[in-house]
This record gives sequence, structure tokens and C-alpha cells, in this order.
Amino acid sequence: MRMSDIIEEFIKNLLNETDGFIEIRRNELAEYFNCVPSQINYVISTRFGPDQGYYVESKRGGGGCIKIKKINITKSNYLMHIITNIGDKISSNEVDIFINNFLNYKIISEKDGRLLKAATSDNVLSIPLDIKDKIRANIFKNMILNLVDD
Amino acid sequence: MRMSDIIEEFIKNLLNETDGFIEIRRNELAEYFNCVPSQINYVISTRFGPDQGYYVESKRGGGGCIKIKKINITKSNYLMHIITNIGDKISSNEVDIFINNFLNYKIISEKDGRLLKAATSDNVLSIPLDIKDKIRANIFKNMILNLVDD
DNA sequence: ATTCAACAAAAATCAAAGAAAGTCAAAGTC
DNA sequence: GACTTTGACTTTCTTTGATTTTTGTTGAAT
Repeated sequence: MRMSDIIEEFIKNLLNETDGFIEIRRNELAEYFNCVPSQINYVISTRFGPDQGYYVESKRGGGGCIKIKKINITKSNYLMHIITNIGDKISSNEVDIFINNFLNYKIISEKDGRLLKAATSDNVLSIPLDIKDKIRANIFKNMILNLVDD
Repeated sequence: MRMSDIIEEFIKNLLNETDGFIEIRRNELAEYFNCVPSQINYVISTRFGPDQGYYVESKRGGGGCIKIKKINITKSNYLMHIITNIGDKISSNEVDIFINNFLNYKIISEKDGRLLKAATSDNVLSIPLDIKDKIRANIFKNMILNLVDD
């Protein structure tokens, strides 16, 4: 398992134990996991962005820290937000993260998750790079639209 | 016996031992068999496609891997039958007919029908004609695979 | 008591290196 | 001729580390 995944899980566990709000010391966390501090930034920027339903704030300098808040969302709000905020291109990895978050928030079922993945994964979409991410965005949005109200 | 056949058998054995789902490291496997990594791709693409009842997904980069899932055919041979009989290309119209039939026979839910449609419709797949129907077949088959067992 | 400079303590950034897997076509086999 | 094997090259994702930016602290000068 990747270090990034472990850290991600750790943070999500923390969030679950604390009603959705935590404050972490970047350096402490990095030391705990025996990685460089900037890895924490990597994890946060790839897995805890606003599109994933998290609000992040931080402060540098002495006593600095990173605050992460899990945004409370309703299903249709959230999905609509995603749809309107996805640009006209999206990578396989980004879609993956979205799907995982949907599952996390229990917004979609496991089966819907599998269907979304099956339709957007890189293996399945074996088309030229320059259009791949566009088509993926298309498919993804269209599918999500059909999940909004039920 | 050919190398590819040996690898194929090896993977199938793994799948049998693990309830039909495995995660492999391409490089490890290649090293184990003393072949070039891309041979693994060859084996997978010729023997573990949707037509053979396997769903495959993978991830690159550090910690990457290939996941193979065997779909239990006996549970729902109708859908499997469809998959194996769709060629490597399919039009939007044909897909629609399939979906309607599925619905008619209550093989899938309304929602799944909508998702299938959303991912395969012609306006979503705005790619050159020569590859469009191929990609559609790919998406369709892989989605159906994921409807088979639950 | 206030101000300012120097220092220390975080966190952010960004690019390079590393670690997988994918692609494609040439060469080899049967 | 169809199927396999091989390998050079590409793409994707992660890890690492040097450098920068921001914030807080301390202590001397006014």
C-alpha cells in the first residue's frame, strides 16, 4: 500500500473520530509516518480538495497548523456541485478519487461505484490522449446526473 | 508450452484460490516468469478481456498494480451471453435495443438502464466515428460485467 | 512600553527523481 | 498468416528535498 493512501486513511479516520474537524501539525504527522513534510501536502492536495468535500485552511510560522473540515453535504447538492465544477476534462485518477469520496459519503452504492468506474477507467477508454480526458468528463457528468435524484 | 499459456494458467490459479479477485504487480510477475513486463499485458489483453468474463483495471506510478476480477458466469448467463456475442463494435441504436430488452425482461433496474444509456449515448461519445463504436462496445461490456454479480 | 531587527519555527512550492504500468511495432515461431 | 515474444519509448502517479514564504519570538535600543 502506498504511503499516500495510508496517510489519507489516517486523516479520514481522525475526521471520523472528531465530528469532521481536525487540526494537524504537518511536521508531526510527517515524522509519525517517516516521510518528508511535503508529502502531507501532496496527500491533501490530491485527496482533500473542495471538490472532494473538504475545506482546508492552514497557517505557517510558529504554532502553525493545517485545519481540515469535512463539509456537510446533501446528496443532490453535492453531485450538482461536482457536475458544475468539473471542467471539460478529467483524469482517471481524479475520477477515482471522486468515486471513493462518493462512497465515503455514502452518496452512491457500491454497485453504482463499480458502474462509474467501469465506464470511466483508463483501461476501458482506450482512445488518444488528447480526447480521452474530455470524453471521460462527458461520461462522468452524464452518469452522475442520473444519480442525482433517487 | 508457450510462456503466455503458462502465465495465463498461473493467473487463473491465483483467481481460483482467491475467490475471483486478485491484485498483481506486473513487474514482479514478469520477473517471476523471466519475461519482459509487456508480456503480461499481452496475456491479459488476449485472455482476460470482458469477452472471457474478466474485469480488469490498473494503476500506474509508485505502488501501482493490476486488478483482475473474474465474473461468475453461472449466476447470470444471459448477460454474459450478450457480452460474448457483441462484437468489438456496437452502435448507439443497438445498445439502446439491448438496454430496452434488459428492462423488458427485468434483468436490470431502471436506474442501471439510465446509467448504461448515459455512458454510451452518441452525444456523450463525441469522438471520431471510426473508434466510437469500438469504445462504446468496450464501455458497454465492462459495465454489464459489473452488473452481473450482486 | 514600543519598535525594530534578527532569529526560529512552521508550512508551501516546485521541480527532479523514482516507481509503476501502457503502447506499439519489429522480430521470432509455428 | 496468425500468434508470441521482446524491448525501446511513453504516460501516470508518488516520493523526495532544496528553496521560499509566512508567522511568531526574543532582545536590544529608544
